Amino acid sequence: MPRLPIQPDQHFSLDATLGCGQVFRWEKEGGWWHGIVGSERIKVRQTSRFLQFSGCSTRTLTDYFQLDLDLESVLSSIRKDPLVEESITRCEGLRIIRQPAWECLASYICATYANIPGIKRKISLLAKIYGQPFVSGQEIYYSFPSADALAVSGLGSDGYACSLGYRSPYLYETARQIAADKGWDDRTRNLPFDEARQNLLRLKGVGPKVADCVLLFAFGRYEAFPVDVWITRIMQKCYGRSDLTSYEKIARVGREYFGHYAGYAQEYLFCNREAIVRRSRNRRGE
DNA sequence: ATCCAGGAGTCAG
DNA sequence: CTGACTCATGGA
Repeated sequence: MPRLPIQPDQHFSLDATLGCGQVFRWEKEGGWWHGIVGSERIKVRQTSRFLQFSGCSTRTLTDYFQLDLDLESVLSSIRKDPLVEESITRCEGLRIIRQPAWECLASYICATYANIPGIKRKISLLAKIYGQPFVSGQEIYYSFPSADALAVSGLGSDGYACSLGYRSPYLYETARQIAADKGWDDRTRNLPFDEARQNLLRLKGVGPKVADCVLLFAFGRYEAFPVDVWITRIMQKCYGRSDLTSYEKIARVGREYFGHYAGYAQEYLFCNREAIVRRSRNRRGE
């Protein structure tokens, strides 16, 4: 089985990276992580200095986990206060994954106002119904459904499939848009940040949160600062910014405060959210 | 049972 | 611009 060395000066934690809720098609079983990315079924485990893996190329794995990114310099740029400091310590080695763009976009449309176990369930169901089956080892897996596949699916008409609820017509509509727009991926990648964001916001089911997640997790725009209920709580109660009420205000302050890699700061804070919020509750005696 | 979840669309002020 | 309401579903 191939293995990939992890440079001693570059922290990487497979558990932190796959377990923090940025991807939805990975499970850990007996020390090994199993995941489906696009139409590859990947198996990975981390030993002290190596990643042992099968199911994809070294290049794919390096790109997916962004192992060439100099994490230490990213972290030194966002180390602004004890709260991020602690989050960086507790989530040591967390890296932002480079997801396939369509898969990321569709996944986060499904993710709106749902919790992580529920999101995983929806996406697995979606793949099983509309994805391409493929064999790996003894088992059958399902690729993430292409935009083309969803564009000719029944998502728009036959009621609410895949228990996507009200997200179903949004996903269908956006799939049709993307299917009809060849090169969407590369074109968006090359746009300036605000323009790329504006373009994403025109898609059905894509608001500021989903747009920022796609910019961050698929297009490597690390200045994107996705704001969810947890980040709102953290900014308001832990950073003492109860004046920040709207999404755009929180996102702007996040970008100004943490800088170019604000998205990385967001991800570390999100990863450490339970500890942060629990402590702030205790201090308040709630 | 009840509340909430990595929200977005729509419409009213 | 902000606020209120609705949307469908499953997890805790």
